[in-house]
Amino acid sequence: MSKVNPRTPKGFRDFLPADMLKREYVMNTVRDVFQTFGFEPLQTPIIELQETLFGKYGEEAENLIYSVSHGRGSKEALSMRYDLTVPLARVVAQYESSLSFPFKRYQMSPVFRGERPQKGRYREFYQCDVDIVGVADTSADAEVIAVVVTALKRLGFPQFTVKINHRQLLTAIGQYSGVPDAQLPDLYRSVDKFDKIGADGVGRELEERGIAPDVVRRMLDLITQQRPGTGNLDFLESALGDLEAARVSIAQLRGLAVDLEDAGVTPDDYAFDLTMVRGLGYYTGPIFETVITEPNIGSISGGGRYDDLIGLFRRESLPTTGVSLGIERIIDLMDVFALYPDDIGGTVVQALVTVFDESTRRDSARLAARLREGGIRTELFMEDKKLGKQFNHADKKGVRLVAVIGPDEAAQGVVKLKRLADGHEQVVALADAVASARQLLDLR
RNA sequence: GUGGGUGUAGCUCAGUUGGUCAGAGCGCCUGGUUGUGGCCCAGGAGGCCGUGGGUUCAAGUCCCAUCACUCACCCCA
Repeated sequence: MSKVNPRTPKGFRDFLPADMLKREYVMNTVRDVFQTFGFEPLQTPIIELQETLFGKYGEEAENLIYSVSHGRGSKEALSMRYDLTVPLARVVAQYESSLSFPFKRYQMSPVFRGERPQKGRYREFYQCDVDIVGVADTSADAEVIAVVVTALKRLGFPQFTVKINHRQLLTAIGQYSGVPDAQLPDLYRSVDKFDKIGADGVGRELEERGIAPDVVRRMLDLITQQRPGTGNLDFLESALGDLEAARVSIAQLRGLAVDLEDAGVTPDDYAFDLTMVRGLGYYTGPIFETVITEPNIGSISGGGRYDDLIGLFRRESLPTTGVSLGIERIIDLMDVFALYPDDIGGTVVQALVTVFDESTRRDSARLAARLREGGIRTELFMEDKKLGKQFNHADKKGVRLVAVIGPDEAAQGVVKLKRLADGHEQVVALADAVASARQLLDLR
């Protein structure tokens, strides 16, 4: 039997303990914020019926959905989930009688896309979604935006902006400018690259796609306004207020601004940006995206209102809005901005209890039990090695406190505690071991 | 799907016009230190030079193919 080269499939990753501690810190912080806003946890299977997923994302995205099979074949065509939104729609339709509406849920789970991986993009990655099902009013949109803003602030992000736009407003602008309906998707796709290629680039690309130059210029004039507050809305209202779609969507965004203020989201945190477009086709109303501009790293959250999606699983749809945190990118940026607290080391272990020799092994084991009882995460050394090796093990792993019980200590009923950071040592009675250890570790 | 880049020790990499080119740093192991980590010193283990073919007296080095990894584009988180 030849040895197998150890590796993961392309685009799939392992997370070693030091990474997991960071990821769990971020996820726990975010989860706590979600619950603070009253969102409930939901878990759905990694595998869905193919029919559940197909026809929801568009033909191109469908090619990226993983199919699943097993040795005996399968009567059912199965796929791995592509996002968490479509499974949510399925759950809502399937369990509506046992859910309370408005239904507010969060889910943090891996999703799978068979794309070619590159920096910050993987085939398995976590999505972190909050959605509100059953509320058509913009107060729901404001709440999911407030969740994002709160989570990012709690994680310590110094500066970010939630860009807000409206799907129908964008359509109205396109139609007003004279873009043929059939080319509206092209319009979205090009405008979406505004940050990257600028107004000139967008204009050039649209003209290459066959849209008349004067149409392009009129459209760009409308979307490139950069007025603070609701200034962009005022401008658009006077420019195309007689269009029904424009009037309605502008009114909604004005309502959203008021709701945001009530939710504690200040105008510093967001901006109405007519150049922001979301890729997915199912959005129907306000759309949002959070960007960090200092290093121009792209978006770290995105979402919007998708009032029709649940209708694909149910006679009548339900108004729904939600947002997804780009947790993988956020985790990368935590390192860039050095936002992790100091006490996230490379290990969960706070104290290592050494074993001097066979004669003291039981004393060490009992000390370890005592420390654990006292709420200290404790490792009992497992091998027969010299003390120096045991200290080395603690140091390399990042354990901050080492306990020694040799024959002398055992005879006197004491333990020697050493803090590795500064080499400080103290000998305490076994009965005081927990209190002293906690003190040396700065635990309360 | 398109276009670049890179494959040499566990890791990061050096290796000149083809000819002592099998190397460095870090890590690992042993000892200096038989009751104490980091720092220092001495020693040691570890490599089919991605794989297959070709050119040559001679290939880590040149050529072809192939696989893997990686970056960017398309698209997206």
